[in-house]
Amino acid sequence: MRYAPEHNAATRERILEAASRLFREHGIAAVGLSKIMAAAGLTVGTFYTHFKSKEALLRESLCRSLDARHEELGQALLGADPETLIRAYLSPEHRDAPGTGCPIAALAPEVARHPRATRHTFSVHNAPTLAALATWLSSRQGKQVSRADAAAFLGLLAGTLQLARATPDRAESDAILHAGVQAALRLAT
Amino acid sequence: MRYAPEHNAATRERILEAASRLFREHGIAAVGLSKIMAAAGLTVGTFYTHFKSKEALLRESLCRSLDARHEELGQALLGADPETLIRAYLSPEHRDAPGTGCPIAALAPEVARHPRATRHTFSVHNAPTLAALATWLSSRQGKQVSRADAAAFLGLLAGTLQLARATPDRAESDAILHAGVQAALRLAT
DNA sequence: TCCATTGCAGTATGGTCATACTGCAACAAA
DNA sequence: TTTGTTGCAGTATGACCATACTGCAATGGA
Repeated sequence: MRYAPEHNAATRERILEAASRLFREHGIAAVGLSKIMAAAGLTVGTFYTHFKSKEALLRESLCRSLDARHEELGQALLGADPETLIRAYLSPEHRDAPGTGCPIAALAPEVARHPRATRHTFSVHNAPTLAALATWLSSRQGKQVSRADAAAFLGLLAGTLQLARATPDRAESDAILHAGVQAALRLAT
Repeated sequence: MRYAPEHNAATRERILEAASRLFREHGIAAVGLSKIMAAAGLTVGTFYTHFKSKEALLRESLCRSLDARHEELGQALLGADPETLIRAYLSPEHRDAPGTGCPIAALAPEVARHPRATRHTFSVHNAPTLAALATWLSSRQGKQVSRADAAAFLGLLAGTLQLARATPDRAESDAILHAGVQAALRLAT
């Protein structure tokens, strides 16, 4: 090995960083490898020394963004008021920053159309979030809450955020976010 | 006018039919005009005698599928048990047939990235569904329910369906659908 | 029957796509 | 300082993209 191992790893990291942002911003099919590599400060030619294919990049990119969001969520659930989490998820800031936001709200329908291996990666790396959410809901409701119930709760958050993003009128979009918060709080108790 | 007006309209209809199905099945960016025209039994060359652009086709296609779904929903809400509607929406059949299913669950995040005019069309043609849903929720809850509240309810349905579609394990996916039904019923009362 | 109209096919264009291959140059070990 | 490894750039490929233009042939009114 002639290059320091960090060089390779750092470049890989840059590509993943750019990809996970661009995928969430513009969609998976709408972003080409050239745009991703350019955003990482490289050219297309270099791509295949780091990843096997675009699909492999997508899988690793999903791991990254799902794990990162789980990290944030874990801290918010253990720390202060978890209601803050709901309000942060359904906030205008999150709505207006899909590139750094929830990968489910940005990519779920598109991931659903990808090969089984990709969906499996998605499912596995979303499971910890569902588990943490289920634990939190259980303690709040005083009864056992399954991972599937947590998925429905997450579905409410993601679906409402999507509708708010698709609504062009800002006031109406804000109202949808607010209504989503109320619905989530009702569902959580 | 030399051709019967039905000829033109019928061809247009065939294109719209094919487009609204293919968009929902594979996503907007993933489907090209050639595939749509081939599915309509025509060639690409004919496209621009019927539509100004792919974006215009998308807008009309959204009108079609949103209006069609509103029609179905209206009948279900007025007719028998509206709970049937929730169960039908979150059913394995709907999950496995995105091409003829809810356009929101299939396309919401992608529509959110399209030009304002497209989002406006989406919003306008989704409004009747929200209004009908709000009326139904109001009568069920005995208090005034806003259109934004209805949007949150629809967000729960769509988001949960998306998660079920993205989950590769069938048993887990079925469980998510079932949990979604429970959550929707709780939210509706 | 003839003709003006027009839906449609065929084809062209310039661009971008994912993927692949070929050298160069930067680098760490010797 | 030499050397062999390897990350990276440049470029090629064939396919597909949205859009546009050019004729032909089917058509219904005259």
